[in-house]
Amino acid sequence: MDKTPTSGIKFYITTPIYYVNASPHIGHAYTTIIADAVARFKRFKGDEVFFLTGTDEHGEKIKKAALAAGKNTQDFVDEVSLNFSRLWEKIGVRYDYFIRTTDASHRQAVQKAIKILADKGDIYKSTYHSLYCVPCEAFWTDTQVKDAGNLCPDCKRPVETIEEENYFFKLSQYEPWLKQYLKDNPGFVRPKIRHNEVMGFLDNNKLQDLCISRPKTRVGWGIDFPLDNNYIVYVWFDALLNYISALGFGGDEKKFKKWWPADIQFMAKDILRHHAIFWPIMLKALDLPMPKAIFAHGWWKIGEEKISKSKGNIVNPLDLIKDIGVDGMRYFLLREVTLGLDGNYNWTAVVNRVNSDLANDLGNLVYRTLNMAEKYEQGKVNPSHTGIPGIFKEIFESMQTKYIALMDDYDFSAALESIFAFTSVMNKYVEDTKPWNLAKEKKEEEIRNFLYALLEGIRIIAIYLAPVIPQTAASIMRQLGLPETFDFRDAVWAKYKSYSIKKEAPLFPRIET
RNA sequence: CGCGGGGUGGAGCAGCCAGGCAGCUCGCAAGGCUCAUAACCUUGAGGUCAGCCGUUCAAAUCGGCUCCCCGCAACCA
Repeated sequence: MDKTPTSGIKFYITTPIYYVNASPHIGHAYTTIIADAVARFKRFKGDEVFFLTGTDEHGEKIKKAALAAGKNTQDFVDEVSLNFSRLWEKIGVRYDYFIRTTDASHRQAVQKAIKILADKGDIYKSTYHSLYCVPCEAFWTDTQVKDAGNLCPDCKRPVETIEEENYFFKLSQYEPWLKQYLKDNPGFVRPKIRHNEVMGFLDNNKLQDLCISRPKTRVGWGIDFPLDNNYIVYVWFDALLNYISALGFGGDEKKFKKWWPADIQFMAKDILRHHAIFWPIMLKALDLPMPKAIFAHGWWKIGEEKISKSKGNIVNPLDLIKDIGVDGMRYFLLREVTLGLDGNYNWTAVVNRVNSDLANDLGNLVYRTLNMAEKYEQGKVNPSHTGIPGIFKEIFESMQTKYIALMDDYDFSAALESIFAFTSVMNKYVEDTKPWNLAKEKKEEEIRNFLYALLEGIRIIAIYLAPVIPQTAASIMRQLGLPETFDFRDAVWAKYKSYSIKKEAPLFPRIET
């Protein structure tokens, strides 16, 4: 499927690494599918793409989750990490590298980064005071505890103040730089509302230095802190560095230089601050260039509520694909909501979207066209005229220009809408042309030209749909009797002058409820 | 005045940054067609764009105030 790159452009794209204390849900799938669709889109343009995803495997919570599962910690993280990578295989996610924070190369990169910062004088030791819930092994802020009635917000038991020696990273020192950088680069944090949010936060708060160590006596699962054997590295500090350790930072400098900085880093809005504040400052302190952009997308709410393990309103992607298929899920997630905003997930919306767009508009168009090609022309379509029909012209051209621009801007929903506007015109073309009458009148040539125009239109939308629904695109190509290998250079009218089709079952059966 | 998001036909949303015919999907009503997955095509009904005030030739869009809903409030990932 891979072609020789033609654009000469390199594109590095990341998802966050997912925390392995539980199995993946629809939110994880969402972020990863977004990144996969962008990666595929860029590959079809001819860019050389490096798409990174992976798992975040350190911290006391992981150790506890392993204990609860009655497993050795390493076995447990191996298992859960596999749940993620297997899910990605299953839903058509084609990443280039899967990083695990328990990898030796990652550990070395993190330790190297800390040494660099320490040598610069950006790390110091100090005493850390905080409210701590012993049963939960969790820290809480004053406000959190106060809002919970002076109890642990989680378990509602009394908290105690603890005091311990720790290592701190001089985050505060870089605050003026970060403010200026964000001001000068308003497109760095996307979408714009998130940029505004970060700016507002920085205007209203003073950054405190970040505590980046944890004593081994309390947290026993993490990367050894290179400056002091009694500590491990705080898990967020460890985790963020995956974006560069995966490229060989601190090891394979050639590979690292080739790919860094990232072109786009996706994440959900709940981890915006880590990526918009900690991460740029860490890079700045390491003298590394900033990613070109970070993009915080919204949440899927189930009904009106946030997805939450304690509420038990988790949607398992594996269950969903059983009902609507891999491409049904990918399409729904990317089409239903404008990227960046929150979405409401409910079964009615899923069925509606899949039935009306994929089964009725697209699937039925393909099926009826192939059926007519078989019925009227025995599957062989040799037209006398390969020009684009007048009724197609305007919408076809508008689709081509809009689609590329919208996809480049990560507006999947509008990009898909522009494709479906064309399928709608093709359905109308069938009604207008009335091939069943032409058949009765034995106007063979007109039928062939009519069928050719539809097949050519279908071929081109399959190419454009491929980043989002790759299996469907491949199936369409197969049914058109064409190779399943293609890129955007093939999306020109009349590339093929005739068709010999191989009809299969409808692409998307209607979901009956 | 802690910060941010949202309130647009029955449902879910886009449009707002860069003011200029209120748009999309579903649903509903009527009609058409028969190649097709009860699909597809056409037409129609349905909105004081949360409210008030202001700027403007012109406001869903800009500014101010009010009400309601939802998140966040950083060493818990």
